[in-house]
Amino acid sequence: MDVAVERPPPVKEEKKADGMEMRSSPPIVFESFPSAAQRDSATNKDDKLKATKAEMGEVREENERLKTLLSHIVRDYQSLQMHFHDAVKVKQQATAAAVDNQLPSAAPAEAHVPRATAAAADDLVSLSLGSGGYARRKGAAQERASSSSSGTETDQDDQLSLGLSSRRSKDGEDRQDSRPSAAPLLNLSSDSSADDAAEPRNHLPAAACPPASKTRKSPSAGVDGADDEVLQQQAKKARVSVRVKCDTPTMNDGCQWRKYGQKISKGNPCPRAYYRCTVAPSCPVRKQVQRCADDMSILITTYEGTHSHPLPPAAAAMASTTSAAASMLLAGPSSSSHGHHLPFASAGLLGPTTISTIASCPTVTLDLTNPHSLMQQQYTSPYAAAGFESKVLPAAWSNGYMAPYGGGLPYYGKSSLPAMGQHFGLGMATARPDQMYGAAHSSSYLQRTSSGGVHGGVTAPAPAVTDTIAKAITSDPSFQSVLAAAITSYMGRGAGAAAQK
DNA sequence: CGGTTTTGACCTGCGC
DNA sequence: GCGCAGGTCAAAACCG
Repeated sequence: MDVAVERPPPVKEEKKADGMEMRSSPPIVFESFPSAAQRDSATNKDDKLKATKAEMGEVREENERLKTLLSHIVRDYQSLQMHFHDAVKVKQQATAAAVDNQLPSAAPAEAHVPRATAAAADDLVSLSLGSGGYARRKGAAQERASSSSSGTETDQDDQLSLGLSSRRSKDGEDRQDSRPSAAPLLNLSSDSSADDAAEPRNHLPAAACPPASKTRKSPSAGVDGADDEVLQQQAKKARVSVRVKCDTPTMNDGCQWRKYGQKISKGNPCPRAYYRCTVAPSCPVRKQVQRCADDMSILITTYEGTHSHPLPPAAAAMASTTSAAASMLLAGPSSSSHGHHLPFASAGLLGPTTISTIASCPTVTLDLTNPHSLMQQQYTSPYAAAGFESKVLPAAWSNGYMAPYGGGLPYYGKSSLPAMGQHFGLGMATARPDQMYGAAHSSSYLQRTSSGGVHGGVTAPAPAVTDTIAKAITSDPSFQSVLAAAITSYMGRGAGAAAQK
């Protein structure tokens, strides 16, 4: 992710963090005033009061800034939601007319589309870390037959289990309804060639093609086994490629990875590294990491597969992103079997960040490299300054830094990340974000922060929290990535929840 | 010593 | 059928 500092340099932040910790526990008694205690107590109190007030003012300012940011996000979302509903209405009318006029001709179209959407559905389940995807697939026919009548119910199921829904693609109307997370944000174009033209800069040369050896793993599979095999293959096909400006060898996404191969790919002097998730031995998730040939500072990370285990909160953010991105991807093909180029910019959140997909080999590319992203403008820091362990920061994010805002803005903290925990089976479904705090990490960072008033409070945001957020964001590049990830997820899920109403 | 990384070999799909 | 390229395997090397 690009870096454009608009906020105080992060170098100072580290020191500030400690002060902030104290700032958060009113009434504030600063240890840095020992000598003042010896003077006239009234003057001392005045000084302390002034200092405290000044600091409170700063913190309030910070708080206001963040609130403004959030309100912008919500406004954007609402606006997009309205656009989406308009689009849905238009589409529904068009579909109704088409069905009335050309019922027979609709069959071939359906025969064509569901193939993509069936795979897409599995892809979605896969990327959303659900466990019932294959079973669903097997019952896909019945489901399709019944989904129109029980659409609302299944929608709810989707929301509960996945938070992303695009698996019912029986007809145009369903398709529209079933991709709420994507539609508000996307302008769909069915021109795959245009997509291709837009992509090469972004894509790994081979990212769009599923690995050949996927099917050789279970050669002795029977009919059902073969079915599962195909499904697995389909599920694995869905990929989320993330482009991030990053000086480090790999992007820290909170997961544990083991490198199992490296290959020089054609057209890129930089070798592509292959990683396997090692959080669980059986986890099929893999990722490919490669530097962009055009810009070595850009790291392209392609995720593929489904985590078969609970994820650490830090990883949940990225998983949330891939889920959201996958929902974009998978929602697209439901309305067209061609590729899409999905400008994400309309969200107003990630600036020109784009999602690009090719329906035949669904791959989403999240381009988080553009410096004009809102978040990047607001919270950025030089990557070189990221000298400390960054894992804790996404964890902090995932563990409810946004919780204080959850009351006024329900999508934050409540909808996105804790919900991820729900999906991942982390047992966090009922846990408030603040409750998740201490459990995840013993990081001193978190401890400091939690001691600063967040821990007990889902109520009003302690001033220290906003500052902590700001510091966290400005201090760590990977956190910026995760921030973008969470926003992406938030937008996707928010739209999904809204369309579900 | 166990886990991770490196690296050459092998497998598979695809285009010609 | 052949060559190429991408993806994976697995033994050796490396590391803490």
